[in-house]
Amino acid sequence: MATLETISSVDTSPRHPIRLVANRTGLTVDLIRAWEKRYHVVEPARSDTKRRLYSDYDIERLRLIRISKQNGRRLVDVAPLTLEALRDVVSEDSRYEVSQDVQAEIYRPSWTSPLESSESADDIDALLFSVQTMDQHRFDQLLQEGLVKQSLPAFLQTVIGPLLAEIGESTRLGKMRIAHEHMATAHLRTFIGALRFRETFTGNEPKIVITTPTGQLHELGALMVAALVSVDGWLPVYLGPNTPADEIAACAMQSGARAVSLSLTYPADDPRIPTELTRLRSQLESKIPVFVGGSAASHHHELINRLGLLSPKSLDDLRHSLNMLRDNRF
Amino acid sequence: MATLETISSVDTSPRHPIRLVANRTGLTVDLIRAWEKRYHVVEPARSDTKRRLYSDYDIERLRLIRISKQNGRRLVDVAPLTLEALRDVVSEDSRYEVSQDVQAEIYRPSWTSPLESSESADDIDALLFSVQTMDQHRFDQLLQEGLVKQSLPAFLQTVIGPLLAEIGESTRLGKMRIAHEHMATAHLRTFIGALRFRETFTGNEPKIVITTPTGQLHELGALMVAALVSVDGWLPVYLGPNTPADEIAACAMQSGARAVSLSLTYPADDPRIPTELTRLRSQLESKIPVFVGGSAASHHHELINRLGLLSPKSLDDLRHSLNMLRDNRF
DNA sequence: TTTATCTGGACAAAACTAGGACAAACTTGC
DNA sequence: GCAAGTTTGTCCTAGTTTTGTCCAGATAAA
Repeated sequence: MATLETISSVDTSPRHPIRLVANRTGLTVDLIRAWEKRYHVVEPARSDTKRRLYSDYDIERLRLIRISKQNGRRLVDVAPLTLEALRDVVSEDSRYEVSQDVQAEIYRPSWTSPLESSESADDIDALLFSVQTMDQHRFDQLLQEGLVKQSLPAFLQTVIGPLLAEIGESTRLGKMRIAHEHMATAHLRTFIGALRFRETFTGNEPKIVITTPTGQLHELGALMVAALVSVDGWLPVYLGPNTPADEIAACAMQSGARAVSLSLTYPADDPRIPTELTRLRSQLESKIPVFVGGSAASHHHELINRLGLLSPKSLDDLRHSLNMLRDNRF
Repeated sequence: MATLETISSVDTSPRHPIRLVANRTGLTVDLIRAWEKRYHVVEPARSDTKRRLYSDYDIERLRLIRISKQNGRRLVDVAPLTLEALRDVVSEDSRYEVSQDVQAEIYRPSWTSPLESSESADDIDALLFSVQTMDQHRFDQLLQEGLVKQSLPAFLQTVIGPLLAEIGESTRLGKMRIAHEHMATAHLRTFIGALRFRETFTGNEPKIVITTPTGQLHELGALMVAALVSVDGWLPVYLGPNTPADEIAACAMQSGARAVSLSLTYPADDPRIPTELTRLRSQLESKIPVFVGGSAASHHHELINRLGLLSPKSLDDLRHSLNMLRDNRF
């Protein structure tokens, strides 16, 4: 991932005058000096005539400190931190920040094996680069091309999954901005959502209800599953994220679904998950299997076994189980 | 960042100022102090100048207590509980509460004039029926057909807008299940999201950043705007919902956008809205206009005027303003 | 010359603290 | 079902700390 490394290493050579720093960080010139005077927030190098000369490193620190202040941190607390420490603080804060359930979409990709499929590494790099440069058109183009190169299931597993992981990680480490992550997520939402319309349906396909339970707001994993199963002759009944157990059960009943698939990603330890899963299982006819996947599924391993839910190891595993079910060999 | 995932051990080292606690928990600063004074809900450590310093443990307790209150518990009852006991209480309650603050997407449609366009009433009825019968295929088919019958802007205004309103209202009144609403929302998300790809872009179009501010989770309004402006020769930079002001500004700068459009729907009185709008305006070059629309925009009428933001009356009004801007007749 | 930056200090605004008042919403007792 | 009490969120005052802005006079750059 050469692209990201080069971007994360920050230049420390002093060259920027204070005015430019003020413009870039959104701070005033006076304030930058006051911070230096009082807390030694940055100690810029000086020209031979005592003008302050800031480095990219300094600017980045000031930018992060400003964000920290907006998050409610006190200047005294964040002033002495290094760039790396600041990034940690900011990403920790922005994760919780606004009320518990409001998050950027990606954090951990769902249903993704961590294999470093070297095959698609270049594609992923190219995609990441287009995100960082905010080149939406290129991003879409690369997605389309990637889909031509390989089958949809392979594409989801070797490109989309790792891409999500990489974007989430980069944002968390401050290598990428939240805005980049948002743009990528929004595009992927549309792209993956549209995938299942590539298939034609007769109306006789077995149906599967796909969603995430209450509290789980990240829908990309579920959406990937919807796209995937439509390839194998299932008709996904996709409900989006955050559906209460009652509603999932009611929907399965009304639509006559043969299976239910849930995706769990974040937060992994939401206290509502056990209750929701239990209720779902009890309200659903017992012949309807419930698949639970996503990165947080392993957190509830014991519960899943106890309730008799199914927890496929991978997307392939899920497909295999569904094929069996469809052909009544379950 | 395993620290956050493995919740079982929560950090008890005091390090967070009260403002940050307020941000993270959604409580007000006053309230946190009042709770401490009256019930010793939390007894934070103090800095050497008597400032309160909270630990992660404290924050988590406060967060859970807030949720308990929303679930109808009395403060006196939950105040003395340990973190573990609180978790039990909350997960117990969530069994009966129908997802407290987590709302279905639709509530009030954004950017929609309330006209009862009798013209499209039949189309809307047919769409509603297909939602209630969970006939996804028919739903998609009707959407496609509707789009053929009239122009995209007209379609959005006379069909999609009223449809959203109707679905939201029906769900609220219990005529329709949450599952139906979820299904419709998820489909519409994909459908509207894909609309802008009907246009071809040269790359020379002026750009407009489209999103919703922090706290606003409903993206359909913003997505409609994105589809709409792409018809008029703008290139939307779509960021999805819930984007912090800093990020919006940074994105506008990086992409060289000529305008920003925000959609406000629910909750209308979120206390973060004034801060976010103010911050956005101050960080953005003043020559870049900010459009604020959606059903909740009128709630912030005064603020919008004071900050010099623009609040188009309708989708047509927005298009008109953007056409002027594009042709430098602003 | 005009504009930008420098230093040091003054001042003002904002945020925090403690204690208390008040009103709305909710409970309890009759 | 109503009155009296209790609970709870918000607001006020006044004193302290923290933080942001401004000024004056000097020096450097354009």
